Amino acid sequence: MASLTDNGALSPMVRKLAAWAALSPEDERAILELPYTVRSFSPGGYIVRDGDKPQNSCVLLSGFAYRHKIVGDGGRQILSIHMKGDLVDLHNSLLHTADHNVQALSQVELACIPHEAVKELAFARPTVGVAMWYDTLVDASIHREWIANVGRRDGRTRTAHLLCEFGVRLETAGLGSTREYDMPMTQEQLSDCTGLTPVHMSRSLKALESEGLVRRTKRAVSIDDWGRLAEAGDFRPDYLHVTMPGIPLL
Amino acid sequence: MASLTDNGALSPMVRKLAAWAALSPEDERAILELPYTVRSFSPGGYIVRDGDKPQNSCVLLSGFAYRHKIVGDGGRQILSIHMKGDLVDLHNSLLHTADHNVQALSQVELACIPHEAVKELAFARPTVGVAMWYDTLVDASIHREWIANVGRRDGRTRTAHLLCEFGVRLETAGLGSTREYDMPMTQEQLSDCTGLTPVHMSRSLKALESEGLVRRTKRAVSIDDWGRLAEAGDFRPDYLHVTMPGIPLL
DNA sequence: CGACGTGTTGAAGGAGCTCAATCTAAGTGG
DNA sequence: CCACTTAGATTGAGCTCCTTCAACACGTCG
Repeated sequence: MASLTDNGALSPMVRKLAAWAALSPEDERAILELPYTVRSFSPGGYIVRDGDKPQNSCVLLSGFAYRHKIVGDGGRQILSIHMKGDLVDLHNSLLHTADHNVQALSQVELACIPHEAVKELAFARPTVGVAMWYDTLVDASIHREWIANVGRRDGRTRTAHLLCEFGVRLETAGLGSTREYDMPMTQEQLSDCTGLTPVHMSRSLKALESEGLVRRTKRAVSIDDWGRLAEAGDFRPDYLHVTMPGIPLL
Repeated sequence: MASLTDNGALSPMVRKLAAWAALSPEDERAILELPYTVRSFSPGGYIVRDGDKPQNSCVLLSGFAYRHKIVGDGGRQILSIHMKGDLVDLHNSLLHTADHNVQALSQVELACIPHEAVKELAFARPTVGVAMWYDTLVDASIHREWIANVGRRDGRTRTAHLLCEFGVRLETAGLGSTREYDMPMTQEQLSDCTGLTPVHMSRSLKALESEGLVRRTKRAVSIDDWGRLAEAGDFRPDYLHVTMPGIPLL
């Protein structure tokens, strides 16, 4: 009986993929036996730069990272936030040349796997392949929700939505709960997630706080009444495609 | 020597996937031999509804379709536009339950393939599988550009960007050129792509027209100076991951 | 012909931006 | 331990891009 608590460095990847498909013990072992090298980054360090041609797919082992694009007038748009277990760079490495940047948000540990090895595993073990494919589809689903968030919700709602998403994702990653979590992001970074200015992000957060929807202490967020925050953020978690018993569906 | 001009209904799918990976004649034949049923939709018809559990993956054979979400206050955000050859519904069908709507923009012909058959083919023929995976990654890449577009560009720039994207994609699909194309969308739909109001979309288009960047006659668009429009739209086509000799890289 | 969908135009209001000052907390060096 | 620096957060005031509301124009189709 292979144990899930195998202390291979890639176990966060196993945990993540196991959420998408029923992996056999052999599947899990095959993932853990992938060749990899570990790299670490300090906050702000570039993991991938727009235009790079990366040879590796990366799995986030610890810490947080974000993807972003810089537009013509110098503005930055954050495209997604990544945490432990996320396959950060399947996209870029399979697409040959990166069309956006990936940067460390906190201190980050990364396992880099040659993308040929990822491809081989995907096709040698269809269950693993389906799980990886599924993972990329969930990523795209989150992208779609973000398009709707920045396109059609006002500042306060966008902000609340983002806080809800973080709660659910951190809980599924085992890094917090929908009641309380730590998120090491500045308000400038939050504003770049939502297409707002830092000034307006500050005001939106204060508004949510003064309504009693969130409490903040440093970078920690407490949510006393999930239902009210979800309502304020027009948040329904279905687009995350997680089904955890602990997560209130509104 | 299998011919590419095989008149199987699924040839638009072959054409599309062949752009992403070097398919062998056997690969192409295997795609064309997928089981399918053809369905057609009138403009406005729902192909998939939020919450559905579709059993099929769909390929667009002719016409245009769009994905969209409705947010809490009733606003609509269009997430992507699809044209001949696009694998419209891999996402929804593999994710079990749809998190957005897919609707016909014009008269549409669709080939519906049981998603089990798609999955089997993907793993029986890794080259085809890689092409399909690649296709979903390009889809996600377009989503990321849209996040940046609605999040960090002003109305005029967003609009120009969208017109550029249509030009390139229609040209690669063989439905027009970057000099001139038809796009059967109302200004209300265009505004829902960009997170603007119909009124402001009208003004943005007029502005681009009065600057001589586009000419419009009904739903047809002419672009005399691609470089200037691309500049105005902050458009660089790399995120589309197409490499066609005909497309100016700015 | 009237009705309807679509696009255009004007005027007024507002959500969010810009600019700039102030405040706080956490270093850092002496 | 304190002065100094710096990154981040907050607040205010004025401005602008975009929205809202409403009227009107145009073409199509019953």
